[in-house]
Amino acid sequence: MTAKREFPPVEEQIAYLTKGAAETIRPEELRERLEQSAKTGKPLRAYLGVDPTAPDLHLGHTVVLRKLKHFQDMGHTAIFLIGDFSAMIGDPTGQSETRPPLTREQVDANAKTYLEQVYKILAREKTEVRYNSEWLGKMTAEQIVRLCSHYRLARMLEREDFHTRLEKNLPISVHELLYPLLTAYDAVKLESDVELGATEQKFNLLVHREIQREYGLRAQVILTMPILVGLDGQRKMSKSYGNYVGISEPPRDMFGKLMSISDELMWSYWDLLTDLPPDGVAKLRNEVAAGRLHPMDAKMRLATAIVSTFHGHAAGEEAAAEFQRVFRERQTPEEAPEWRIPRGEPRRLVALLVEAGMAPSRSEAERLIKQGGVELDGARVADIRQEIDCSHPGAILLRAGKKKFLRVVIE
RNA sequence: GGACGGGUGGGUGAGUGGCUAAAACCAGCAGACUGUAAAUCUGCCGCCCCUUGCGGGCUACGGAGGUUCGAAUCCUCCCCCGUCCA
Repeated sequence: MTAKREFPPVEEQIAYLTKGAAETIRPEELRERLEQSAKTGKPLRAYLGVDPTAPDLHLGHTVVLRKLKHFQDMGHTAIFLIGDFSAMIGDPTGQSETRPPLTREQVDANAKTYLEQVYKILAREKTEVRYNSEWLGKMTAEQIVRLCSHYRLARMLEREDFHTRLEKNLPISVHELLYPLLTAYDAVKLESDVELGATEQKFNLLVHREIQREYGLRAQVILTMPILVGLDGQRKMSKSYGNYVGISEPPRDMFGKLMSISDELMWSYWDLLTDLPPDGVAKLRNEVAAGRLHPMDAKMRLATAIVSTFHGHAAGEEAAAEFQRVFRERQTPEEAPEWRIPRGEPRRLVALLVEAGMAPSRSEAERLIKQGGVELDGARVADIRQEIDCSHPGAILLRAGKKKFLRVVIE
């Protein structure tokens, strides 16, 4: 680290920074800013604002985080803005209905766990973390009114989610209109050069630009990233759709989930969730298309790469090997979560499945057995009254469905 | 404030007194086929119990009461959403 900041050539930066991006608004402004920073040695201020609405991040959130990291990689300042205030309003984007505002307590708790997870991608020591309650929480009614005066209702209602809600006679609460304006104030306070966001945030991001101008600032550059499609290959990755991979999930689960995506979807995951450059992805794709590489092997590499990001290289390799053993060679898993039960009377399998969390209810557990989805030490269970002999110490490998294994240990 | 329309299972959405745990579709789950892919096919898909049977019980159609042998369906009050008018 020399005293005066040196940046890679502008062209190289642009290629890297816009890799995988959906849209740059506007490209020439980005170039200007980069050229200027190269001249002055002053890094750009790039920020990403995230509302801590849920305690856990999933892969979908990492797409845009990774982009922020790219700015970091290029020597610019990465600002991670925690929308602890705006989370209490709730972003109306993509919402078909008003969300109940989060409480201060929920937001604080979420914000805390967020950061730890974020640092799996961003370099902790180089990241500037801010909270928007810092300024939004101190705004006076007068300031809010003034802010609102800079935007027109008709413009606000142009956005698709409001528009469709109006058409469908669904409710829109007034406070939802405030969301883009208040977050625009973040951009004003941060005096940012670049703001990142998902494509679905485009409306909000554009409002941010306009408001910056209203406050006499130069409008920031906007870089939008595509929405990551969830495991189902249909809808965006989201916890509420259950089609997500959490970044804190164990390597094995993560790997298994990633292997279950469709071949087609794999390519966008390569683009958005790995650091492999575009030409590298194109090469892989050609190999598969030419039949020189089995799609499944390409997917194995993908899963290994992603697991490695969050759990380290060794864990990635290990998860791959385990997958190979259990599903391709149909061997028993090396290790499965354990469930200990005391010695004693025989236990009903149905009850055990529920207690161990392998099935949500007894009815569900019975169904699972009836449909042939349960195995004990590799033997399919046919009788829903199946009991487990608990008179001697020992261990049984229980399998429920394709993916769930449990080592039942009788003590 | 007034007039009108609407609130059904995870979602969309039928159903206007019994045959309705509630059509259909989607999602989900399991099995078959595979590469734990997609597509396809089959079955399941509120909860609980057992003597496992086309068995029994409980809960469910915004909420609370009521009418009826019987209500998601009729009545009353309340809550919520929207439209139009002011």
